[in-house]
Amino acid sequence: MPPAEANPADAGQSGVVTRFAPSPTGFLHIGGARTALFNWLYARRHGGRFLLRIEDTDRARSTPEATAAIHGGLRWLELDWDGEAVSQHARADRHRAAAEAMLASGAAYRCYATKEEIDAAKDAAREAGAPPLFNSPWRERDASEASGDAPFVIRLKAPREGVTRIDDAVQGEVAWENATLDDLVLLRSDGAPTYMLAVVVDDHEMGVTDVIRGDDHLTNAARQTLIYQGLGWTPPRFAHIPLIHGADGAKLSKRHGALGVEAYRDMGFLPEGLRNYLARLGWSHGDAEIFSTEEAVAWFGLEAIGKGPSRFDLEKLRHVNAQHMKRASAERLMGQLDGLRAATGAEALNGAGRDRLTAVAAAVADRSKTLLDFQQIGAFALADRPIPMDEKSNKALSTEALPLLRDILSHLKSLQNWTQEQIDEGVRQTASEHGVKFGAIAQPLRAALTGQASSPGVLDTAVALGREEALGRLEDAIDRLS
RNA sequence: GCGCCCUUCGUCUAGCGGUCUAGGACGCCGCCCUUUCACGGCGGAAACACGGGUUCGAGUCCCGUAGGGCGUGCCA
Repeated sequence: MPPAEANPADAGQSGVVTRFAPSPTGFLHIGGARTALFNWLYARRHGGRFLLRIEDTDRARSTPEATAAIHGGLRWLELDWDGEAVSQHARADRHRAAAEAMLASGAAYRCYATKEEIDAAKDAAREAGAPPLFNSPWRERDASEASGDAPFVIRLKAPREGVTRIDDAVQGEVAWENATLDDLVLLRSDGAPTYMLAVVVDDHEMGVTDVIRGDDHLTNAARQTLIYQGLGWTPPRFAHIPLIHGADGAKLSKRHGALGVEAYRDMGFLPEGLRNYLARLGWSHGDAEIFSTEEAVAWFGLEAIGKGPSRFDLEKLRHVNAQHMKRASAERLMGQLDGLRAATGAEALNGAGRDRLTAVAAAVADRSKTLLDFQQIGAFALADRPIPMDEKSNKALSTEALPLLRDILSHLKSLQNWTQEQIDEGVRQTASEHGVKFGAIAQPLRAALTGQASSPGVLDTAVALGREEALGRLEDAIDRLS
C-alpha cells in the first residue's frame, strides 16, 4: 500500500480537511464557485484546511488556461486555499501504485474485454430491463488466458451481492444494491488512471475528511466507497449538495447564467455580494438574508443545506449585492472598481477625479446595485471641468435659471466655511429671495454641479466636490448660458 | 430502460407532530418619506404537487402517484 503523502496532523485543530476539485475544462462557473464556497466555509468554520486540486487526468480536455481561470476566479472571490494547488495528473504514479496494490491483493483484476463485447453486454442487459452493467468474464478468468500483448484495463473486483451505503451529511443515508453497480475501470489500457481511482487515492492521501461536492456525484460516492474498501481504507464523510438550475428550472447552461465568475465581476458584483448570494442559495440560517462572510463562517453547517435544487435569480443577486455596496467602505469600493477596470481593459482611475469619486463614494454606493451603477452614477465626480451635460441637465439650465444661478454663486462664494450647513443656508437664502422652494433651486444646481438629472443630494455633492470645484462648475454653467 | 435523489408563494427559503387562519427575502402592486434618483418605512396579492395511510392531531412521519433532477464512459 502506498504510504500517505500528506500528514493528516497538519489538518489543524479540528482535523477537518475539505477540498475543491474542479476539472480544468473551462472557467469557474457559478455552481463550482458555490461548491468551493461551501468547502471553504466548512473548513474555516472548523478551523480546518481547504485544499485545491485540479482534476486534470483527462489530458485532451484539460488546459492551462482553464486552470488559470479557476485560480483567478477563486482569488477574485477571495476564497483562499491552503498550500499549493495539487495537479491530479502529476500524481498518476500514486494512482497506478494503488491499482497495482489492489491487483496484488485480489481486489482488482485485468480485463481484456473489447469495446464491442462491453457494448453488446450492456445492450443485452438494457433490453432485458436489467441494469445496464458489464460483467466481465475476466473477473474469474486467469490473465494467462489472454494473448500476451493484448490490451487490458484494470477493473475493480466489486462485490456482486449485498448493499453499499453512505451516510451523506446532506442527503441522509443512501443505499445501492451492489448488483446494480459494476466493476469500474481503475486503470485505462494505456496505463492512465481514471477519475474514479484518482479521486479516492488523492482524497485519502491528502487527508480529506469531508467531501463536499455537487450531487451529480452522489452515485459516484457508492462507486468510490467500493474502491475505498478495495484499498482497505476508510471513506471520508460525504456531503452532496444540490445543483443550481437556471431560471427556467433546467440545468444551468450558458444560456442562463452558467457564466464564469469573472463575468459576474465584469457585471460589477462585489465578491462579498456574490458570496452572500451563493451561500444563501441552498443553505440558510433562519431568516438571515444579508450577512458578512465572518457571520457565514460562524453560522455555516452542513445540516442546514437544503436537499432540492435551487434556481439562479439574477435580480436577487443584484439586491444582495446592493446591500453589500452600502456596507462597503469607500476604499473597498474604489479598490474593487480599480480591479474591475483593470480586468476589463479600462483606463485606470487617478488624480482629482478619483479623489472626488472617493469623496462621494458612500452616497453613490447607496444608489448602486453594482459597481457598474456606481461608476455610472458617480461619473459626474470623475469628470473634469467643463463637465459634460446630459439632456435633462441642459433643459434644467435654461436662460430663466440664469439669475438664480448667479445668486447662488454669489451666496456660496461668500460662505466662510464649505460645510453642508452653510451651503444649505446659502441655497435656502437664495430660494427665499427668489420666492421659490428649495426644490426649484436644487434641480438647476444639481445640473450645474453634476451634469446629471439624478445624483446624490446636492448638498452632499457640493461638499464632496469641494469649494473650488463646485464653484468652478457653477461658473461654467453660468458662462455657458451667458 | 435501470439506479439514486428531490418536491412550501413566480424565485430563494423558515418550518425539525400541536405555537401554521404557514414566517422572512427578491420581484410585483399600492401608500408614505423626499430637492432628483435611489435607500428606507408601511400595507397588499402570492405556496405546503396529488392520493392514501400512521396519529387525538401532519407542511412536518410512512407508502404510492405525478413532475423534476442526476447517474448509467477506458469524461470528470
